[in-house]
Amino acid sequence: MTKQDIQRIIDSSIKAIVRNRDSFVDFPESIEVEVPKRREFGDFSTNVALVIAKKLGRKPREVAEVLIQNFPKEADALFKKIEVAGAGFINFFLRDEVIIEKLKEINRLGGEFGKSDLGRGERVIVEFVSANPTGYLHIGHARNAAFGDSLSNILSAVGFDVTKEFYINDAGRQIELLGLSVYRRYQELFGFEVDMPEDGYYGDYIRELAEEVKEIKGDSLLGEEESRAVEFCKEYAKDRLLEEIKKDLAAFGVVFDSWYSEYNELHRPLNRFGGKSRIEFVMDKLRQAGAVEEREGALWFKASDFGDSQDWVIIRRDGSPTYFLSDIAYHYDKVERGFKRLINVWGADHHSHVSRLKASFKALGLDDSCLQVVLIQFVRLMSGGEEISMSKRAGSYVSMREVMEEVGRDVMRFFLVMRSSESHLDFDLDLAKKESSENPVYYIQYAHARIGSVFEKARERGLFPSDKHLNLLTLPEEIDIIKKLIAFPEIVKESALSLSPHKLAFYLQGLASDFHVYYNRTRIIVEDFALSSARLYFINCIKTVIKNGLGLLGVSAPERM
RNA sequence: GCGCCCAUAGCUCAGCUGGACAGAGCAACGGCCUUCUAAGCCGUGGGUCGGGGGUUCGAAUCCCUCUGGGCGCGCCA
Repeated sequence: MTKQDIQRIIDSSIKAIVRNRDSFVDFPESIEVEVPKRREFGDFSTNVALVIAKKLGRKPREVAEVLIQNFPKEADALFKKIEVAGAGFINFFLRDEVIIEKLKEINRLGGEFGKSDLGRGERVIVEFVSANPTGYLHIGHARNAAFGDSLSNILSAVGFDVTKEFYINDAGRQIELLGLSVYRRYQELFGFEVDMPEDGYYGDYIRELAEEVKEIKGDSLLGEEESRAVEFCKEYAKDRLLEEIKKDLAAFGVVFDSWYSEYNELHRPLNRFGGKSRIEFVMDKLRQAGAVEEREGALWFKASDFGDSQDWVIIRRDGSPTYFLSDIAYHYDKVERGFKRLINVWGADHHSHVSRLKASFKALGLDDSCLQVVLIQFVRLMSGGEEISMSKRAGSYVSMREVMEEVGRDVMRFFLVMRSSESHLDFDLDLAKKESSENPVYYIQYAHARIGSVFEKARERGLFPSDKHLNLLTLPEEIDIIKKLIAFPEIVKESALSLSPHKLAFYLQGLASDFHVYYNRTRIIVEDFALSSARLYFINCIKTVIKNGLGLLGVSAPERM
């Protein structure tokens, strides 16, 4: 019996009643049923009476009374009480037996509990991280990774067919600058005085890469034509950095289904386009659509014709395509590959790219509503109440790897998804390092481990969980917690639909808290054999939900701490 | 100047597809370990939901405006 089931019953009953008496009333398509915040308002609540009272010309409370009096008899099996409250809300109170019965379902489903078929197998591509292979990942990338991966898990759990993809910007100016920066440092190693490129990369890792190039090539690059030498440095540095990026992500528990190379997929000539590259192919389509225009020697996409605030250059005066054109081609390809929903996880600094990319969808005759962009706000690393400042270009930043080594993967992943993506996030290093209740991750994991430990004790005494005497679970806390457990699939769905993993994080904190309170107040293992078995069965369900929930966030659920 | 995001308890943040006295964690203060892990629990104090208008039976939630922050407005990505 999920919220939907309840909703259906309430919905159809109320509609039947209203249709009988006032068939002329223009009735809302669906009755809103919600779970009230406050316990005394019941397990479910609806505001129908308030909504239709005006149309009927009667007072909301009167309408509510009539509805209740005419509620079908079969509802008796489900509800112990249905009442009018407040301005005219109708509150429904479930029977305890109905609630307790649900434990069996949780137990039966185990690791599957929480899953649903909401997505009906629809193909979704979640593109995230997509960091340029021009440096190491930092805490911002880590937030993007934690978010994208958790969201992907959640979408899979609710029945979407999810592909996780990393788009590699391995073409273009930034990569060129990377190659040049490494080459200059390489020259430096041989005692040459060099000018670093103005927009180049200055981190220590550039020097390290130059050292590696020296080990491989000796001084032979010095004799080469510069463009060839830079080309070598570029390829080498890019591949090495990508390797490091993959290593960091793997250590973070993030595994991509697909690594999409801008160069290979978009810039290289492909047979299926008659020897044209995908970029050229899409370029032609834009031209055919009359969406481009030559101005000042460059080629512009007329985004302002398609809802954006301005036009954008897609082919520079020197004939090279901009990043934006690659992006158009890339997203066109996503649609061509058959994805029905495109979710992009971007840094908030890219927000202006949303409207121009949507404009390109329109120009290409695609439905832009399939594209959802989540903008992730910035992370501030805090230590001792001070912000640790970072600059990627200058190379002065704390890497994702360093933070992970310091606080561990579980803490880092949880911290990075426990806030709404649109909120700036202060990552408190001091708190993250604490192994105590102040740290929400340990708090939740501890609840799980505690249950594991109770089971160990129970086994020693020959006690095992059983569903034979669940009717002995009569404490109000027990009923309340079971209700919360039942709501878990609903929470997962909400997190999926609103693209908000943090909702799951909050839910788990609440559940862990409820358990700790219960644990402190109630002994699981008691003299009464039957009661013990019922309570063991009950807390095992809590354990299942915590484990499933943490799993979706990429956080482990240890048996022992 | 234009566009987007944000503003809720001392701090960090939920709540914002409108609903029934505004929540959590941390910090502060006072308690609880011979009994299943005290990485825990109990209690206390703490808020003009940035200001002002509007829509509504009802606004932290929607609209307008002002103020204060962040980001963007490249032939960089």
